[in-house]
Amino acid sequence: MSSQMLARTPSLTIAGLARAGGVGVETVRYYQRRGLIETPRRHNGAGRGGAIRHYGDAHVRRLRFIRAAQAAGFTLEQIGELLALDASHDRDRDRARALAQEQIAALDARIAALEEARAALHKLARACGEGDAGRCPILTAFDS
Amino acid sequence: MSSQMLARTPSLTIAGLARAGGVGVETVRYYQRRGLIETPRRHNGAGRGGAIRHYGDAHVRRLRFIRAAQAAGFTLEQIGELLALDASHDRDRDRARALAQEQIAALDARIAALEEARAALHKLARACGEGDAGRCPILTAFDS
DNA sequence: ATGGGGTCCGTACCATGGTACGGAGTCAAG
DNA sequence: CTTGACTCCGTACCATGGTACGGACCCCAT
Repeated sequence: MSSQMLARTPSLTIAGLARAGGVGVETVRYYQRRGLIETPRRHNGAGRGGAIRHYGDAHVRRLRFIRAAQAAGFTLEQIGELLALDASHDRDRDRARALAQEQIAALDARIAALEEARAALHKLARACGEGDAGRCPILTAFDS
Repeated sequence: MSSQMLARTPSLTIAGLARAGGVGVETVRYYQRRGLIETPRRHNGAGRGGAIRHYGDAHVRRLRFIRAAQAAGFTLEQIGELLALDASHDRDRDRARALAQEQIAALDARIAALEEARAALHKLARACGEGDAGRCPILTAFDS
């Protein structure tokens, strides 16, 4: 056997997992409560009962996915569904595809709204920064 | 006097204001509680005490501003500051400008993040929708 | 073997942005 | 002058996504 096969998964403690995911320990626990991250069983490997739970690469990947999906605008509930889909090789690809496309449409709408707002703010900043006479009209800044 | 001068402000009831702003009555009240919309004094115009409050164009404009600013990513607290700035002709234009530019930067970051996410989702949707062999790898969808 | 830091777990609390409820008052139409 | 819709106001509740606390336990170094 090569050392590669023996190289077991890093075995992080919860703080390590949290660090790897860029979140706090309490957030990891929260995700566990929500069922987004599995709570690993204590490894009673050799008779001795280890009371502390250990986490590996799979957990890190999962945690990072959660954060990225959140940034993409998914709610934790939707993320739960995505994770379930990923797990089930039931081949519910259609559902996955539908979710993705739904979210793309939502993102497009949000992006458009934000860009509109950005333009309005830009106009406002110019008005308020420049002349001494311009009225810097905050209330009407978003009037198209 | 022209009829234009007599044309008084519409005088909406709270439900009308809410409708004009596309929100619910309870939301208007909530904004009042937060100090974002003024609670008009009852118009005891001619001795008779009107117990019901009336709202005009100014309130509608304010309400619409709040919604638009929210869409631009401002929190209600920030919106409160914007409204205060607008009210004070103390000429705190610099502050207004700074807030706007801060928010523009925040928006740029958010827009960039959302576009990145959008691209990832697009890739995912294609992978999950097409071939029969492609793995439709949800968990790694956001791995750059 | 003892101390200190980390873990475990339940439960409580927080911020944001609302939404709902209930009782009393008001107002216009019939 | 009653009825029914709306208003007023206080207070309570909700969903989301965490964050904090406290007591018990564990584990490793000194």
